Amino acid sequence: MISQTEENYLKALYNLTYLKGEATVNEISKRLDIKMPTVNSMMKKLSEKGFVHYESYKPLKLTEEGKKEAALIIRKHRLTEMYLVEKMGFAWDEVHQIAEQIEHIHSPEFFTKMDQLLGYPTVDPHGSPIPDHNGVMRSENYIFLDTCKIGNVVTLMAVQPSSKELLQYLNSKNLELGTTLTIHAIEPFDRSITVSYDSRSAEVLSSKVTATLLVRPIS
Amino acid sequence: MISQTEENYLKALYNLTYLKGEATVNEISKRLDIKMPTVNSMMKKLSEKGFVHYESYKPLKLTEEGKKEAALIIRKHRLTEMYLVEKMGFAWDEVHQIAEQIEHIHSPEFFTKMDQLLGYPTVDPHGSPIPDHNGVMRSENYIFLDTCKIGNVVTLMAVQPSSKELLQYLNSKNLELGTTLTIHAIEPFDRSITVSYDSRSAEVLSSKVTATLLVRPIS
DNA sequence: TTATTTTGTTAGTATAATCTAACTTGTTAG
DNA sequence: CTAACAAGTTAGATTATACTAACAAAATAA
Ligand SMILES: [Mn+2]
Ligand SMILES: [Mn+2]
Ligand SMILES: [Mn+2]
Ligand SMILES: [Mn+2]
Repeated sequence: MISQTEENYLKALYNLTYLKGEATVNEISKRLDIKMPTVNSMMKKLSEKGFVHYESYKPLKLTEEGKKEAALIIRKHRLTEMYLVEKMGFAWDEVHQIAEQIEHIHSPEFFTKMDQLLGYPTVDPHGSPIPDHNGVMRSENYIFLDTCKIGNVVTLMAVQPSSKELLQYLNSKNLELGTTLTIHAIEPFDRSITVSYDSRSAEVLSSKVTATLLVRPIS
Repeated sequence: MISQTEENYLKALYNLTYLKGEATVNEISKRLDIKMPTVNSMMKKLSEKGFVHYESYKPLKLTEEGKKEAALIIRKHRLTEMYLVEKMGFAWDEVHQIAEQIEHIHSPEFFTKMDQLLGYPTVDPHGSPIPDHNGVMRSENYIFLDTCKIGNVVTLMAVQPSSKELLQYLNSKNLELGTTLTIHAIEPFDRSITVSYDSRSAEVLSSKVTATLLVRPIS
């Protein structure tokens, strides 16, 4: 049996290692706001259980089993977020904390039912992919908005990371997934960009924002 | 803050005290399958927190605060069961274990939304009343089927207690809430009764079953 | 009413998950 | 290349929740 606490560590490690393939005790410590010695002993325990490759003073990695386990928790998290938005009428900035709890519910039937009712969605309300029931996560080749050039026309596909504050900021700008943006200017000093979309002709987005927006270039 | 574990003790105590007003360490121990010394120390802790009246060797009672706290957990449990049946398509015998977990989710918005979507229901799928948001539970004056007389015509209003096995037995007999039953015979030897309902003319129900069925006499 | 059984309590132990303090190892800035 | 700093580890303490063994009180039977 795997505890709620252990599940949260696995998920943190999965997310931290998603790009680089490894993570450190210190990073998990900061992510979960738990002191390093606690993280250290938990990593040893998860290593005992076969979910983590642990060697003293070396970076941490998930085993294949650990990856699958973590992906299945993330699956439950993202299915829940999608269900809350699509079926219960929550806004995309209201669902993360609830999903953070419901992801730990032990009931395959419950999540299977959600999946069915949603019509087997592949992304969550923030555009992140939902792993399949084997823990396999499809990766799309979207690019961050801050890597685009003047004149590019792009569609907003995902927000990552999607903090509540960022999502509320996007709400205030009427920027949602699927919106098509045209890039008119890039300020060299602070890398802020000027875009147009819908009926908005000249919105300025800071690099703090553009570094979180994943887009797909059109043509 | 009140832990998931503490919530389960409060709920057990509430249900055990519902009729008699008090319960014993031994009863809680059996109900939760937790040894008596553990229950004993938890009762002292809950007493410290103001939820339980504890005195050595005396029966246990909930304080007013404890009653309200417990009723609000039961509210979450029953709202969840109703939601699972009405909005997600689960059967009445599939929802208890899931609700047992979801009742511990901390999110007023989540349960408020459920309540809204359900249209503010007053009973759960097994006919038990759903406490209001102040923890007040309306009590209906239904009677158990095993107290009825020959010739009585009654409507099935609730099943209590509603074990999975019992619910499945009722499914197999096509007996559901709202069904109207006519009592034709009562066997003095084992108190089993013969009833008719819908197109079934002579179904025999044992006293084990009739002792769990709450009915409202017609006329 | 005494003896037996059941119930309740105390004491001591165990495991999970957290912390702080102190020490070790690794990394980085002069 | 060393000195300082950052990161990782070990040791020991703490809290929550459980257990068993032993004892005390209450209820029940003889
Ligand atoms: Mn989320
Ligand atoms: Mn979580
Ligand atoms: Mn239930
Ligand atoms: Mn529960």
